[in-house]
Amino acid sequence: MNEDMCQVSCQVNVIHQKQVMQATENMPGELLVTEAAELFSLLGDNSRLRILRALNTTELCVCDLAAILNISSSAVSHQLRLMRTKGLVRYRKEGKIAYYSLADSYVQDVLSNILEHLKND
Amino acid sequence: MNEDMCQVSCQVNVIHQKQVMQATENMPGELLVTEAAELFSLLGDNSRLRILRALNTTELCVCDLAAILNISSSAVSHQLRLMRTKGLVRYRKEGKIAYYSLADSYVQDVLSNILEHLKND
DNA sequence: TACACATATGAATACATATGAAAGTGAGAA
DNA sequence: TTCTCACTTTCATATGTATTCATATGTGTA
Repeated sequence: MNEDMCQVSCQVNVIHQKQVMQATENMPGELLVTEAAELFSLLGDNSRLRILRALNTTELCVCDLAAILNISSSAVSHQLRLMRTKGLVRYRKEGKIAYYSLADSYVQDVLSNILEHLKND
Repeated sequence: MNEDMCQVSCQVNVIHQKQVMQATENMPGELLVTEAAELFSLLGDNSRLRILRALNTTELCVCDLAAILNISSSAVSHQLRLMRTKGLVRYRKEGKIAYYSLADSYVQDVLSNILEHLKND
């Protein structure tokens, strides 16, 4: 049995006091973790991922994306709005057509990296 | 009006035929995208992200993680199971204690990278 | 004007999922 | 054996969310 066992407020026994303290100290700030989780969460959806991939090489309008993903343009619009508000994509309006493009190459880099990694399994 | 407008099966008008064809061809395989989305989805949760972060430097048992995250050990166990089945963490049993550790340094690298990127905003 | 079309939006629905409570399992201690 | 503890698992629940449908907005065309 470990020497440094103790009891904390949340009623769980901490068995490895030292490691717990260290891990707690090294934990990124709450805000940072939340931001990261939100970003990953955005990427963690099939439709959004395919939208981002489609926008990799060129800007596209909503109905183009709908055709590529084979889903309704309403669904595409909803997802684009989400990604727009989170700063992943941006758009310009030309007449009635909205051209969407990637706002940030960083996300695309991460995406390419992961896809490549998954391919080599 | 664009020359290459046409109508496809899903009843949406494709305005930019050439770009749509190209994007469709360049789209990663359905399976690959799904895998990537699943991985991102796993990372897209505050608790799981903090668990992975805590495991960055050392292995930890369930109650340690519960203390660090300040949530019930049941919740921790639930999330660990998810990540176990998806190959993100693994564990060894020593008596009654289950020691969890990272299965793959790659995920941690991605995570570190993103956290660093978000920090510099 | 009136109409078609691209897109956006709001509400509703259906499905996924994070968590907690409680019971169960298995290991070690008494 | 009996008890405690670390953990797992089942079940219930609450919250979130992806999509669809219906509607609205605005632009260009006839």
